Amino acid sequence: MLAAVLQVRAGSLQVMLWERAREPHAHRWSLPGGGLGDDEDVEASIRRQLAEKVDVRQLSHVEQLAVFSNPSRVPGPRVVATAFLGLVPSHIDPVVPSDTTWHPVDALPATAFDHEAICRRARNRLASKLSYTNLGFALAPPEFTISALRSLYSAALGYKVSATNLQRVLARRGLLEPTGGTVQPGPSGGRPAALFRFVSGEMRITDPFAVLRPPSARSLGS
Amino acid sequence: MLAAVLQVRAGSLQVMLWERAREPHAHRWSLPGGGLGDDEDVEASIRRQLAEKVDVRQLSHVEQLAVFSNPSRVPGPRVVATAFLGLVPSHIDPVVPSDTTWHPVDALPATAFDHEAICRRARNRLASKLSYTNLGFALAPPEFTISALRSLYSAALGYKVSATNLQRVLARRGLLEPTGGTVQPGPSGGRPAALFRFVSGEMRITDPFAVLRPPSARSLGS
DNA sequence: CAGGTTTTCGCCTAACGGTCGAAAACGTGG
DNA sequence: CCACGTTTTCGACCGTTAGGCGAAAACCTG
Repeated sequence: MLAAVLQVRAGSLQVMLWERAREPHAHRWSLPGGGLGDDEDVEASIRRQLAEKVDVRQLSHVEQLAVFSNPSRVPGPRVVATAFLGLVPSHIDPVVPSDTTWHPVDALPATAFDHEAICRRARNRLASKLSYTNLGFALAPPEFTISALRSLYSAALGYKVSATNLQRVLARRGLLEPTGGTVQPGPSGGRPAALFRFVSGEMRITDPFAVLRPPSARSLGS
Repeated sequence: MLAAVLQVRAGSLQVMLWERAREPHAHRWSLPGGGLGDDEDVEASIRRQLAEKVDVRQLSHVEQLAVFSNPSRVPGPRVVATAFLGLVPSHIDPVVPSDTTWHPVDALPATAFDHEAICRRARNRLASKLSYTNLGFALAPPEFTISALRSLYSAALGYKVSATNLQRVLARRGLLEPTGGTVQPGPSGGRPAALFRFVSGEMRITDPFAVLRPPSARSLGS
């Protein structure tokens, strides 16, 4: 029962880690987690574990990642870990304990056990799902400009995306909705940016894919 | 530790189930599986469990599916199950024990516990991955005609796919390779079909997707 | 009001999938 | 041996989508 909680902070994708005070692996950084209770399923359990670190109501998305079960992944008796991916929208800054801070997933400190591999897996899963689902809503604030969304996607994916194309792709899938509002331009001027929101907070796969689609499932656009 | 082993048999996607002899859920059909040993990881374990039912060397693909952990998923003390998806190519007919037979995933008999949900999940995972990976190699024999491949995909996906389109999509991705051989036409005549193979037996994601692709990652075709 | 900045929008192009139909290559029956 | 049916193969066309570019819009400052 482990979770890699990711958030885009200061322009980079970061993961929440806490510093171990005791052996084994003292002073190394590890993912939050804990044991499974008798009357809860794994998702309820990981939410309970995470509650010790953050306000779980701030988690915009939680999903299973994979089971890590190498017998030597931790010293001593074997521990099977069910790893989760958690996401926090970029507009909130959760209050975390003093032993816990955020670290860029592409520049991790010395991590405990196999937690670096789990972080990598979480990052890869997020990057994949950003491309073929509307998971972006879990990284973004309720309202945002296209530029801000572009920054989020770029940070999470690790490469620049075009604002023009991002807007069109999301809009064509019916995921984006203008709120009507705009934001004031910065001190250097520029046209005021329009505000958008994701149409529904619910996780949705964007119509599997163009590939080998069932014959009649076409033109489902609004 | 459970596995839904799927194979296309007689034109439909089927799953390997064994009939429980004892309570609980006697005479209901369940997925093969068993407990995790102390010195093995979950994948080694599921392969060991499956070895009691089939020759594991006939498994062309094994991957983690999800963890099922509802406290009431089985009567008595709670059991956390790590579910796997296994695939067997269509050209082999594994020898299975007398209590074990294949059942179409779309017409399952009375199943034990939550195994029906696990079968559904396995079917969905397979259908998804057929569209954006080369997982087809795990369902197909070493050599095959386009018609045969079309039948496999249609059975696994649950709808007809076009032979022309299937061939072009796979070829454009560099996954398909002609062997040079042909098969004799049937008693009703027809042009002899050319034989193909998948270029590499290794699992490969077909170049994420058109969506939000990194700028320079284009035109990677052979 | 000129010049710089940022966003927005339309246009063009390339690539891909869906579909259709013609052509190829075989068998059978007259 | 030739007409016909059958099955596979291949090319062509079309609509959709993503990538890229640049002009226009809308704001700022000096």
